[in-house]
Amino acid sequence: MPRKSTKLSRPPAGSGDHVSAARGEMPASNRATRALERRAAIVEAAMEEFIGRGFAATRLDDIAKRAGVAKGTIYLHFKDKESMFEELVRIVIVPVVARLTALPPPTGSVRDLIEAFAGNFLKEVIGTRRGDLVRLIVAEGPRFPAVADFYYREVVSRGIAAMRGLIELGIARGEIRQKDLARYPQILVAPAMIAVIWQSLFARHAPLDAQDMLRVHLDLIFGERRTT
Amino acid sequence: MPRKSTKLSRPPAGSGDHVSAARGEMPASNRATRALERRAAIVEAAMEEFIGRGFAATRLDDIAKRAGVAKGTIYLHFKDKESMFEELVRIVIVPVVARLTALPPPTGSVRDLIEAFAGNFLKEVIGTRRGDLVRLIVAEGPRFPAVADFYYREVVSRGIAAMRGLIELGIARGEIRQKDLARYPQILVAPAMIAVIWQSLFARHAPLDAQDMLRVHLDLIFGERRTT
DNA sequence: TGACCATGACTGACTAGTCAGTCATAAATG
DNA sequence: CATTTATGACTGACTAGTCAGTCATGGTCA
Repeated sequence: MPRKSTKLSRPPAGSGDHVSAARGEMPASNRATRALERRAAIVEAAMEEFIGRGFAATRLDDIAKRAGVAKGTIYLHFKDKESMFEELVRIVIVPVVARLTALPPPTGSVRDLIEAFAGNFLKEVIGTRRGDLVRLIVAEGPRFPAVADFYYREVVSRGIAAMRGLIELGIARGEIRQKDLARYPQILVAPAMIAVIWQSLFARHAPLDAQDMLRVHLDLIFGERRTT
Repeated sequence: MPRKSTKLSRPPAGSGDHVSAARGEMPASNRATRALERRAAIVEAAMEEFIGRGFAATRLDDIAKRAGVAKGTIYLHFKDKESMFEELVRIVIVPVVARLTALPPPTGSVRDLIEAFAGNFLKEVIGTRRGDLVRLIVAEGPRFPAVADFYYREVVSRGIAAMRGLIELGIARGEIRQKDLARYPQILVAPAMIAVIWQSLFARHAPLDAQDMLRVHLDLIFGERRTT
């Protein structure tokens, strides 16, 4: 069979990756700025469409329309649909990782650290467009090894490592009993991930109080807290 | 003429649906039997293709080819691509739910019960084709409200209810300390779900010993076990 | 039993439509 | 005005769904 698109080629070297700064209106500006604005608009629109319909079912015409741009313009910024998708994931994920990685200085207890982390995650990801992106990655990952690899490398493995560090610290300080937990940091983050997926799929059936759930989960790991 | 049935086309004789599909061999059989075999072959093939490429990217020609059947034959069994997908989910999910629901008689401790449950889940779902189906539902759910509804109704809400029952029993018997856990049975199943997704996405990067992880998680909830 | 149809399951070439990607042309810019 | 950037009509590849025709199957009858 002439199976042609099985390629999934590498990103074309030449594409920049900043996601513009000024997301507002203001028609007037110099060329470079306007180009950046357009690029940002395309990224925004593509994100929306890909999340809403998945990769294969998304039409570039729709992205163009939503971005207020002609279809040809998209090809001034991205090589093709596939690499647009892959870049999109990078563009959106990278800043989030950066922000979540910027841990608050390790002042309080390990529980406080993790709680701060969970708070950020709650605010930045769960129930947001970015949460939907995570679902999208889960959905399309197998068909986009490049995306799955990137996500594993940049997000998952780092996240797991960071969590393992915190768990070991917690064990060392006596805050965490279960020593085996350090072997499976996945257990620590599992409810957060489930919350992301739940909100994305079942929010309409049965909304989930993610914040409260995460608190209960931390109580499970650290022991109940006397007060709030 | 395509079959007339409204929503659910049923196999002529209402028997169970085995997924055997002896491909190509054994021409002998009566008509009805062969039809059933073909239907099963189509379901099997469709499952494989949908899991591998997602709904939108799957070609009916490929399903037909894999099933060893002409494209037109598919339309003798299913109304169209969409309802084929929706039926597929039902066909595959229902027997699994049935089997998992058939709990072993409540003999031992709550921990034993849950461990048995987890063992089943491990064997029946994690790392299997059915696990991939779960990922597929997560992927396509938002675009198939009928599928998401069905899955929530038949699998999620039941599962949550069952787990809540077990947790409350565990609390009543003093096996589980954390009373709040009953409010979020999701916490109990989260690692299992994560394991499903992990195996589906990251097995090649970092295989996960799901069984061991679940054990550690149960230790967290029930307290460490003295021996195996 | 063996010959002979009637049935309908099955086929696959075909239609009508979709959509990624192109490129000649137009607009904006400096 | 020369050059860069944007446009959207267009093309070619691809695919869901159709349907006229085929022929194995199972029933009927001498």
